[in-house]
Amino acid sequence: MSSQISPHVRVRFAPSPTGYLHVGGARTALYNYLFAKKNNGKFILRIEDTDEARSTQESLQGVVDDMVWLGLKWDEGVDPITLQDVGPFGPYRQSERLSIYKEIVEQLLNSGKAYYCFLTDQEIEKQREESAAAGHFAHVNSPYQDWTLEQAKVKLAAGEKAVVRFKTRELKKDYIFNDQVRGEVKFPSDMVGDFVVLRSGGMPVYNFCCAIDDHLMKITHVFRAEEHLPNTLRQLMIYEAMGWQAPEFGHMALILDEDRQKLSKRKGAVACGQLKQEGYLPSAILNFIALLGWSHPEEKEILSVEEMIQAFDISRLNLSGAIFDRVKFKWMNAQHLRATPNKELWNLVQPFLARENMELPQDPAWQEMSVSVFKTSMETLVDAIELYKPLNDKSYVVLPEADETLKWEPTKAVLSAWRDLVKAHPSDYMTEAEFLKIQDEVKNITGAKGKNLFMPIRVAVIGKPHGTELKTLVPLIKKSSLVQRAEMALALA
RNA sequence: GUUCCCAUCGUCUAGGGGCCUAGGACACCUCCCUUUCACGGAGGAUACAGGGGUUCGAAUCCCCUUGGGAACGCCA
Repeated sequence: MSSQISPHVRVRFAPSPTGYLHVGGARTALYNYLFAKKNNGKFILRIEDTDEARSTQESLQGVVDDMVWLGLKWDEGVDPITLQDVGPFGPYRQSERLSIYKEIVEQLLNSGKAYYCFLTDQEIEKQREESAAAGHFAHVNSPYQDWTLEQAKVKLAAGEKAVVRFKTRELKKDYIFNDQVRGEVKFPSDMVGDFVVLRSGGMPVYNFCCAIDDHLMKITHVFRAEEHLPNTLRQLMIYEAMGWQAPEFGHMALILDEDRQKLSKRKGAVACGQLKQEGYLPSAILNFIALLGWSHPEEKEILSVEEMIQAFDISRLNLSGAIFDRVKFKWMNAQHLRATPNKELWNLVQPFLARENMELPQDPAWQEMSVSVFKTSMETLVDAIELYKPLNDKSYVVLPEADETLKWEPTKAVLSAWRDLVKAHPSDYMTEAEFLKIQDEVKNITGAKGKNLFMPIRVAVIGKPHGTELKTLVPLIKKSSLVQRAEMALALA
């Protein structure tokens, strides 16, 4: 459904700081980001914190940190460190834009397009029950819609609490708009009732702020999740009431959980921060979520952000929801892991190893060699922990799975020959070639070959008969440690 | 209940009337590589929800049915 892209594209991601950033939000941010970059436009981060009860500073910081970690840099919005406004259309936090909203509410009130409503929760509840009893759904029907502003002000002056509702009665028509991803979408005006625009506590409501801000911040395209599709009607009504031109809207299919339901924070949606802890790379997350609802024109699957920007096109967005499949996600992370240069990969792995208090050599050459050895065995950074454990002197133990190998007839001889030859080795570490030579000598001395040769040695190195190739592993372990391990294994054989 | 959205392998998807006895990827199975495990390579099995149209021709266009989802808040 591509149409003319306006020359100065401005898009925004507008999270509410009421929790963590989950993959659904991250994907919305990503698509907006890609669209902005692709079209040389601006990407704005606006904070929708009009829910005073649930919005917190910690959540805001968390969301901002996750965005930074993912590499989704914004051009305008809050500063990632100070959270102060950056950009010419601030404030970017809705809680700081109250005076702007109030002024618009006044305009609506004065022009009779909105009214004060004094209905109590109980009265609204009663209306609901009655319509439910009648077997149908009905919107709030406020008797105050016909009051004059003067009448309402008298009641207000008497200290009564009121919300401001947007008047929809006179808007009897279908609202049609051309959704950038779905094509023409039509909503009957009576799909909504007189919706609240300003809460009794003085805080305006999402659908109102959103429309105002998108207009004032000169947003050209609003790409958001499909759950917002019905909200578009209200926003369209506000644009109309204000005589403003609405931006282009585009509603993207949802990311679903295994039950095919919308991912929800309540049910433990996949949080970006959580994925970070689990050892996923930002590039893999971005790559994977991008492909949940969008595809590369050549069906390429492993993509860098740069490649995504190049290829991004909203006409390739998918219309139906996609399940977040952790298995494929893990595979994709492994692909990104393997594509990461050794030095960089070590830097990524290191914090995970540090958490386990492992004592590993500080030598950069050793570090790079070690990641290159384990690279193909890792799917997530967390996997490095188990992989590196055998390299850590303190954690060598002969595992139960080695029992059978230890019982084999040639094992004892192999272990003892191995120990002696390693002991006789002149330097702290041995090279791959030196290891191969020693292994050969063990073979000659004992006559053991095949698994009778390899498995006992592997047990003497990592405590189990299966695992990483010995010739790449042994050069990573200090001679003294190898000897000590061989002794330990020998004691059990 | 009402309104709206959606519908290709188990999952992510390609597909824009003939190139489709439907292609790729993950997972699964077999084999190869490898004196282990992984990596890698080669094969295999598995899908157009159903029914009506339109058309010489339909996975593709239209309608209905069914199924799934979302929304209907002083949440966003």
